[in-house]
Amino acid sequence: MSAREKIVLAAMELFWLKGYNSTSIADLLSRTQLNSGSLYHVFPSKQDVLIGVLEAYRDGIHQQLLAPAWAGVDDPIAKIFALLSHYRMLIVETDCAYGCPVGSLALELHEPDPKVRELLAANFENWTAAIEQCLSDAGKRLPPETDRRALAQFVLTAMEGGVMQARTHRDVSYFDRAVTQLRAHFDLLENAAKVPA
Amino acid sequence: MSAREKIVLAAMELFWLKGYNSTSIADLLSRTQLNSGSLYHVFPSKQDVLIGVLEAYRDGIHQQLLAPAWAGVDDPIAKIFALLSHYRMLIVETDCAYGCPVGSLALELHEPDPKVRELLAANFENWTAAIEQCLSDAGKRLPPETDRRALAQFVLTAMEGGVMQARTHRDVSYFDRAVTQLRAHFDLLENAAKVPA
DNA sequence: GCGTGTTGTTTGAATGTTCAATCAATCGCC
DNA sequence: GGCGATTGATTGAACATTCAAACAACACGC
Repeated sequence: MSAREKIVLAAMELFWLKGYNSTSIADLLSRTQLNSGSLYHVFPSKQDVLIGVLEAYRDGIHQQLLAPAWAGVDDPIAKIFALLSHYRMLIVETDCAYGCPVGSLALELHEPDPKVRELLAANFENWTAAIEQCLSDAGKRLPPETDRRALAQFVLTAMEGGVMQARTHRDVSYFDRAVTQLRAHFDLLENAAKVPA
Repeated sequence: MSAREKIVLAAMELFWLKGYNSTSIADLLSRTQLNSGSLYHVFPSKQDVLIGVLEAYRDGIHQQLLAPAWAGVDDPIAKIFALLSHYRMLIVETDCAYGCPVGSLALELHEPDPKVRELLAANFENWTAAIEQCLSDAGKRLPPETDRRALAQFVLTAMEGGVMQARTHRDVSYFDRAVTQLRAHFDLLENAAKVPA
């Protein structure tokens, strides 16, 4: 494994655990067993490590996130809730300390470099694009006038908001209630599609 | 104005603008024109400043947030969307750099002191309690089986998720779409209440 | 009115630590 | 022998926090 890969892997974990600002270069060095010079040979600055991490998330969304979450799930709407239930698993596994790695960074970085902000946005964009594809695949099960892009973004909204509250209260039921509400919304939409006005 | 008030006021603004970790004691001192000894006389540590800020948000939610947002609005469901439109104003006023002060802190602080986490949770609790009251006041306009607590939390979810995306994309339309989706959900609920199954 | 003690507040330089980043020297491979 | 990669001690700035000293306001006895 290259030094670059080592650093990105370690940084993914540490930024997620402690946040960007609270992760020191020294943390990365001790985790990777590298020396500072090696790190700075690969990444000119700490921010470039962050960029590497965000690129890795962006490029790995299908393999690292969606594929595991969607294993054995075919139904497009079921896929949406399978993804949410994948996040639920992450929340439970971390004793409700889970934070979405992208969402947390998006709120922690208050004056992000344009490049960083673009990558945060690209990550959100990829996520919602995947959901939007599911909604397209759902075809006529949703009312024809449904704004599928807006609805996909709403799924992300519910996930991020649910994760934030579950984490703050250290109680997964806050996430569950967000999913239940979203489910109710989808049920109402599917019903409306069956019985057109 | 007491030193304590000065510090809390300055910290509210700086934590909101730059985040907790990126706000230094020196920042607070230069903003308040105090000396470090005075600050540490009032607050034993930086974290105690944070606690003071969170208490101020908790105690000021009605006067500082809800009263302005709800001026001239009586209808309980309209109040919910008036509050969201108040946030929209904040987003626009800050050129889409707005972050919910509580939500941002909730995601920035990765291993918060129990006291801090309790206060973050209390802030969310107060916010949703206010929405839940609106939902109760809406009475039979919502289906009788509606879980009003869960729905109130969902409103917070939509707000936080919408703010996060609007900020990340620097585009208020992401917030607008979240609100539109929530509105659609409420419309479906109100319709379902009119024509019971 | 006047000294004296008391209590709470303010001053700001100093402390020790942590941090991101540097760089001259060295290594190891082709 | 040349060149990219690696070493790790070092730098200087930024950081939260401390503290002895100074100050202000008031109370008390005389």
